[in-house]
Amino acid sequence: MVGKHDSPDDCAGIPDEISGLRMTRQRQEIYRILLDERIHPTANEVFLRAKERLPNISLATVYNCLEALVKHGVIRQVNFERESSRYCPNLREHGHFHDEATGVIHDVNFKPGFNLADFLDLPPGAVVADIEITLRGKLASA
Amino acid sequence: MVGKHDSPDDCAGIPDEISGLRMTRQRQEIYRILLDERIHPTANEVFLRAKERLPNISLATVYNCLEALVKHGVIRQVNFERESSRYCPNLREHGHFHDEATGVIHDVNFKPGFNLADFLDLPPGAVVADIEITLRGKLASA
DNA sequence: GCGAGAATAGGAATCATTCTTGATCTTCGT
DNA sequence: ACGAAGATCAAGAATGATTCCTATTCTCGC
Repeated sequence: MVGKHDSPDDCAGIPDEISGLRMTRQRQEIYRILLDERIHPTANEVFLRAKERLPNISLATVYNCLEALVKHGVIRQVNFERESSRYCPNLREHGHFHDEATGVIHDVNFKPGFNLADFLDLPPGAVVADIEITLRGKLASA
Repeated sequence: MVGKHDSPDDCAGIPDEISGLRMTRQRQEIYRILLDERIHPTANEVFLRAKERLPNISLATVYNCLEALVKHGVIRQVNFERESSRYCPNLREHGHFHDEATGVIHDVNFKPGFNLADFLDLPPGAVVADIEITLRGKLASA
């Protein structure tokens, strides 16, 4: 019923495999959506968008695909408070600024040479695998 | 049925009011639990613990009390990934290190004089109201 | 002591996410 | 090309944390 793994031009530029993950049609579309709209969408937002091109896709599949992409390091999962998870194709080490007025989430890059661990009193022996920095606030209209 | 706001020695040292929040018996007990066990418990863990002294307390009340305490700035709510929220009476600006091996959460203080915003490329006009820093990793046994 | 509004207990409802199941597709050996 | 084994998918049920609802109980000011 569903033509998976179609001709390459269905998802221009996205290869058939990324970091060992077979990129099925659904995974390609979902990844493309994340690359297109850098708005840190939720699974449900991705789902709605994906249905435009894959009318039969299910929400469960969107979750499966997002999980697979996260697990293979192709995208990142980002959480704010206990809201729905959001997804982000930016693999650079970066934080997020959450504008409380508009709800928009901005990527925040670190200034070059900055190593957070240098400024923290970590427990002795701590080996840090992952860092998450989230800022909340407002954008004063300049 | 429930003796709220009992004689002060029920919750030694915890006043009848904190930052404008009336400290009912339930709120006192819950706050005391957080002060006692600095293990960043979840609402359910607080609930189980609270039942020891308030057998009739309900989980909804625990959520209500925690929310009230958070809203009045008496405690902080801390989220890891999409796990249950955890609660923390440490009001100092600090981050958290989540030991993946044991699940234990350690408070992480910033070294003096450190101002995170100095090292970030914030979007222009950003006024930061709150910062959240979470580290995940393991504790190498020294 | 009385009334208004706050707080509580208990259970139902919600919402994101995960799980289950049967169907479909891919891969790979032959 | 053919078929089996395993991966992926769609659909809906199940889960689990949290919130909401409602009736009852408290607290506080008068």
